[in-house]
Amino acid sequence: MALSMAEIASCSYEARQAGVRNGMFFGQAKRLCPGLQAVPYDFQAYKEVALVLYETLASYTHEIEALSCDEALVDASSLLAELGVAPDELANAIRSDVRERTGCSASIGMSSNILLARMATRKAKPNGQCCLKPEEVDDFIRDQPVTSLPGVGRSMGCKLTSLGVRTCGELQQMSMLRLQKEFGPRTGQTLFRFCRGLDDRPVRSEKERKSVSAEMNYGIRFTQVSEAEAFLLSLSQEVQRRLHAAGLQGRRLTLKAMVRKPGAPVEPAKYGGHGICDSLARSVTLDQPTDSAELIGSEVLKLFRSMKVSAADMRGVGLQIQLLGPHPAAGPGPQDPPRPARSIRDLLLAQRSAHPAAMAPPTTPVGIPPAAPPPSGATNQSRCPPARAPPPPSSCSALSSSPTEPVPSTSTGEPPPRYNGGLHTPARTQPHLNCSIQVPSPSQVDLSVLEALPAEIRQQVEQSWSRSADLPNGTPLTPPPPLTPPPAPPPSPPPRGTLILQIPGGAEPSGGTGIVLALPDFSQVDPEVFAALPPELQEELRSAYRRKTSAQPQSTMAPKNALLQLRAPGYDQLKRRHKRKNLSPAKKGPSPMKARLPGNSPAKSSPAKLQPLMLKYEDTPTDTLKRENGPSTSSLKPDVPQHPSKLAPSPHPALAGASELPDIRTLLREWVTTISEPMEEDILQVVKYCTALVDDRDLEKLDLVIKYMKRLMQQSVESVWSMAFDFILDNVQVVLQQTYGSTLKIT
DNA sequence: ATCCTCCCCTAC
DNA sequence: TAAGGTAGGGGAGGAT
Repeated sequence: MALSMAEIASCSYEARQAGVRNGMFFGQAKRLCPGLQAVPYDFQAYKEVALVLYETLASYTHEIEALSCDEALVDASSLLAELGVAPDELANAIRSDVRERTGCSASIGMSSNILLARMATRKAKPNGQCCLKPEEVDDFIRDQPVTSLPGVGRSMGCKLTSLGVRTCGELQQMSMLRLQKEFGPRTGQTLFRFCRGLDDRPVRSEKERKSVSAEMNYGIRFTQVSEAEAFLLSLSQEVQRRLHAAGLQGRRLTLKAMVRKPGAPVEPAKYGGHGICDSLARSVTLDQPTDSAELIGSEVLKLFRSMKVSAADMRGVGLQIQLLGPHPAAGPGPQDPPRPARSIRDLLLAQRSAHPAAMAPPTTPVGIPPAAPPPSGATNQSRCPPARAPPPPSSCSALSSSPTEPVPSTSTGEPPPRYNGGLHTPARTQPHLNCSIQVPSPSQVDLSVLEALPAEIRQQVEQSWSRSADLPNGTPLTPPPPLTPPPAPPPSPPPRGTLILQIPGGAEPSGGTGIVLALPDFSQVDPEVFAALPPELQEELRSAYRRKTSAQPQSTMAPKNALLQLRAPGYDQLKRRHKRKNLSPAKKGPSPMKARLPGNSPAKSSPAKLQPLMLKYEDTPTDTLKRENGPSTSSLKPDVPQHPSKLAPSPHPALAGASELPDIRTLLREWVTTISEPMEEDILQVVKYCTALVDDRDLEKLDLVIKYMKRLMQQSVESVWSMAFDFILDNVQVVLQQTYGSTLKIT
């Protein structure tokens, strides 16, 4: 009888085998899979995993584009070149890293471009990796359903079907002209290219958000206009809050409303749902950018009145602000440096605690529908009718571009003949490798969303959570059959590539049984959470990258980092030894660093003991005075900076002559991999270098260097390297603490 | 010829 | 077979 209409946000692979699908109603799914179990949400856990996932990725490179809380794109081109490893080796390393740090498995798809990398991810799931090579593309893509192409959803899928096209191979048979005529110039061209595996979109680590909005299309029932208006005003406040949080202002305001379609039942089948609606929108462009709830509110009311919709028939409303710009006060001025965006880190730290009375959200108890007897009508928007009208015989609509263009064959790693009609042309000369990573959690992001919901709805949501289920796993795409992991040819030339990494199922060890996750009845919360992530993530990444200043004070006190506690012994030992200057006999050969470092003062010929500094602090002209001992004589002490360079324009810190990250990494790699036991002298040089980075305020680089070292050293068979790392980190943290009052969080 | 609105579609 | 919510991209058609 009344089957649960809770939706399944994400289900386990076991449940999928039974025919359960994401988005399915729980009641229906339960019939397919009697053992189906619902798992409650754990947003906090999702957040944590997402943060760790991104931190892990960021320890490799910053060429990351966050797609969502559990999925990211990585342009691994330079990273691979730098590391000199094969794509699969990198993927393996990242996956095990993620697994170790989050307990979640991740899948990675790699190929020459974003499109292919993402398609490869599907093959990689669950818990696998797949590198799609240029020569495999043609055969691979030919049989892919067109719906596997990004941008081809229900509507386009229907239309293509009506055109007799089901697979990419079939789509390849259509001419550019025809496609553009059917779908528009831009979309037509994209389809033309995608079905051949062509894609030249770059991985964009810094994307600016273009709009801020808030809407509610569930539980909206007004009996009077005043209620509707009051709701719009509270929505305005919510938008203001979001604008503030992001440090933005906008000039364009759009009001969107979902209104019950004339013939549709007053109460849809789904309790509180919006049912079949027409959607309307109205917008205005203001003279000045704003983030004021009052101003927004008054404009919204004008728009609302101009729409002339019956309050009683409203089923959903949304407010969107566009044409964004930074909040003036947040300018470069010294006064108010509030950074524009809220970072994930902030979110994570703040957790729910930080959100005091976020807003009086749509306060007005927007009439939550009383227990309404569900009529029957299925609710649905006017969506794609079964089959689109067959395409009108082609007459030509004048579409600009693309006269004739040789139909390129499918993609190879290289930019195939580029279609000219195309607009952009990124022109990439180098091979690329993109990665995409996904974590299982449904969302993690922002619980604050919950707080923004009307109390009543929130309550119901929470209630339903406790009784329904939800999931750990992730997301959106449902993977095709778990294929076998492609062989990983080691030394293959790093092809252009895109890597997609995804962490599937259960973040929790719960593993076992086929578990499914179902969404609670009032699932609206989840989506928001989901959606909230991308931008936030990006903001987080951006800020995290730039100013790693972050170190949170608390982290210092509460080392959640097990490592900190475990390392004590070795660390002290090393330290002690160090003090005595009595290092164990380094049975080391010439240190790589030294060897390749010219600048090194030959002085250090001292054989046994102090090795020449492999790492030298490089001074720039300006501050030569400051460090009189130039190339140094190995000064033992970490040389804690006098105060953070106040004045002197600091030079670029260098380690044994190297200052660029790739060089630093190479240097460190050689050091750790070619020597069995580090020399004190060298360790100190590294500390010195890191200290210099602190002075130079280049915390981003410091973070990367530290994380790189961590991987290198803790991975070494020789435990002394691990101790060396602890020693270095400890010293750096001290300096950071002194300089910034907080430490770097190394996970 | 653009630009701007008002949608629609998709993704996550 | 439906529905959550946020955001970006594109298209059709009118306005400039």
